[in-house]
Amino acid sequence: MLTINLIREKKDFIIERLKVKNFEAEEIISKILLLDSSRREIQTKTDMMQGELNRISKEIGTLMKEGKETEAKAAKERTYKLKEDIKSLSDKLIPVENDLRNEIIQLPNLPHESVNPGHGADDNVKVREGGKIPLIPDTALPHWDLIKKYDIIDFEMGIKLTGAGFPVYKGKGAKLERALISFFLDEGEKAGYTEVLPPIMVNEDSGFGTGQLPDKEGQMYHATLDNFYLIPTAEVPVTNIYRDVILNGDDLPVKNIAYTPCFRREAGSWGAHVRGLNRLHQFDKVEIVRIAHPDHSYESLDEMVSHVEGLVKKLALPYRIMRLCGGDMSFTSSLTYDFEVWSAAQKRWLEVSSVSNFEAFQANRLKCRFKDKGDKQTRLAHTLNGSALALPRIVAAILENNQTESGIKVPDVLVPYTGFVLIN
RNA sequence: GGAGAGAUGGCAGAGUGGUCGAAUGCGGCGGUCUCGAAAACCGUUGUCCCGCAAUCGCGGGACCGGGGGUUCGAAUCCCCCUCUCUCCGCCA
Repeated sequence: MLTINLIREKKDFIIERLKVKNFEAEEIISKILLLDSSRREIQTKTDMMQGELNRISKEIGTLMKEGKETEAKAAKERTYKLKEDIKSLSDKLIPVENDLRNEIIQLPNLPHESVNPGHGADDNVKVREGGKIPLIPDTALPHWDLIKKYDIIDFEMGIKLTGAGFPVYKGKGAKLERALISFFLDEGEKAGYTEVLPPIMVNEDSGFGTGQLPDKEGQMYHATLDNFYLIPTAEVPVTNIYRDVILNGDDLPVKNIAYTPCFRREAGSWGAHVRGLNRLHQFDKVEIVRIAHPDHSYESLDEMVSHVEGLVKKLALPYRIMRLCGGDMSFTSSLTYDFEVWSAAQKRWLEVSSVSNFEAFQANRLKCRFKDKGDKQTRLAHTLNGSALALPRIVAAILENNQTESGIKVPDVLVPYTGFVLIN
């Protein structure tokens, strides 16, 4: 949510910037400014009347104490009309405030100045690439065949238990999954992130705080009886830890890492390239989250990108880093880098991480603020997060890229965690 | 699930209709003292909105779990909701 101050002060700038995200803001902004000025007008008037009423009430109190009942009664008479006026005016305030808020939350976050305009994945900019694309024979199998061959992930079993997109990991497959989670968490801890293990269901307030609600509720599983949502990412519970919190400027950046299962309904997004592990309703992910000082949040973003890059390097996966164009970026993001790894049998790049700076956009919804030492004023913090990493596509790439005649070679860094070197 | 108790500032904890945004203690911040520190003493100490100054600031309004109500006036009285604790039941 953009702040009303920014909208008041930089209307034209916002309209221009949002064009990068292919968003026409002019109409909404003029509505907002209209509602805002009427809100302030009503506010000022009611405040003045309320002040007057408060004064009279105090007066009545004093008069009563002094036993001047007639005068007290006269003063009471004066309050009746005033009370009525305050009531009718403040009744007008509520719908104006609601309308204002409903308009403001429709505005997406402003893209960072480095973001290119564009409409889709083709307009994303390659920032860096690394690793070597493995040469595998034409007889190499895609991961959905490999998992059957070695009996390590069972989609049919998942269908029996739940439905499509809820695979069962078995034997060395389960072990590999657990190894990756532990590896990612340990790497995060080494980099100074504090681990948290949050609830995987959240309430409505949390869904609103990070921007999933009200618009994207169709993407989350909803436990209607208790009105809880299954999290689509650990970003939601972990960032919401800092909802309604005023942090000490010295404590920034706050760095958390969390493993959680993630749940996505993926309504309407099933198509050609989503076989096997490419898209699931439930999957495992390790997420890094930061609350940063606004003056240093892009340094934080760079550090997070380096961290994720370190992970794919250690796993010896060929990767590339993309800076998303305006049209491909999320509603809430200012700047996003996507990590993609090469999946040798599918001959495709698979997105495995998305690292974003949301600047103050989420923080404004969350009321996540901080105060610098000596300052009287609180300021909105910046929030950031990134996958480090999402498991299924990493598993897909490892399986496909590392397949050999004798089995699938486990990346060296994972062997201490798996206890085996070969899936066969 | 049943019965009862409760929710107050960073924390602990007073306050049951009128200068209460809220006593007191702890903590935090600033100072005195000290070579320095501790102790002691003094001072200070929330958030949001509106208006004016447009930097320090000044004035007004709101906030004592959340929402409604009674009243000239509510932390205090009434209603609803949420959450917490204790006991019983159940249970990993």
